[in-house]
Amino acid sequence: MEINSATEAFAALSQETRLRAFRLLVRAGPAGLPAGEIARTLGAAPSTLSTHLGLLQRAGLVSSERRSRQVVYRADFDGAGALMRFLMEDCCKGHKTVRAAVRAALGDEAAAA
Amino acid sequence: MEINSATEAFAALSQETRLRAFRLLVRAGPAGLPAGEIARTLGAAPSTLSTHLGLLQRAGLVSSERRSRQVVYRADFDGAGALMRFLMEDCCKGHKTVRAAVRAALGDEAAAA
DNA sequence: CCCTTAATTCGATAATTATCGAAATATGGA
DNA sequence: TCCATATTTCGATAATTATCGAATTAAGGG
Repeated sequence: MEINSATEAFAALSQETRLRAFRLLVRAGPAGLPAGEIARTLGAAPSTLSTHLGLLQRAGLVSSERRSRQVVYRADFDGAGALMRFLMEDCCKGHKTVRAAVRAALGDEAAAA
Repeated sequence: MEINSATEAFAALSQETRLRAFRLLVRAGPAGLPAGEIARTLGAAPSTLSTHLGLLQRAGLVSSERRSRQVVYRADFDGAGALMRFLMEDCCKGHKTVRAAVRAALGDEAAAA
């Protein structure tokens, strides 16, 4: 991942409504959620959410698929993984504190390694 | 880490000059770098960099200490770790793709676990 | 004390972003 | 075909952000 993709992804997550939308989609898993439901859940206008989801998509963090009349959005875990990896490798690799925090988040089996 | 700290940290890394400054400080390690040298390296006005560094600091990603006439900035690895952890736990935990990407970034000894 | 160096704060301006209603597009059903 | 539903695109406006020069604050040395 190069620096421009990284800033784009960080920008996508730098706004509360968008970060909430992304987390909602992560929790929804592979089934995803239709655009309208996300807008209703977050209490914003459909057009506003559409703009936000478009930005998340261009940043590679979500994908969309039309399903009849609805457009279903899903978290893009490859994209999210690439961003995590960028942060680790380009920013924090080799630094004990960060490695420990990440191992803790991964779970104990990784922490034991 | 709560959502507002997270958006603040993502916003701090969402701008190319700031992301470059942060990476520079990560590479510089615990010795850090004086503000002026960062500005010179990145080719921006001192006042511009000062604004950016202040924002990174408020976001908890760098710290600063006056050393005689210079102000030395350092990457805040606790802050960076907290952000990594937020991404993992609140956004991606339990998703194979992301876990694999992160293990790869941690290194093979963790990947084997 | 004055001078030099280093950095920050201030003030102005340009550029970008967030928001939403209205209009347009897409889909499926009567 | 006409209508209802779901979403996006457009256009306008408000708010935020990026940039930098000028002025200010801080520190050290003569």
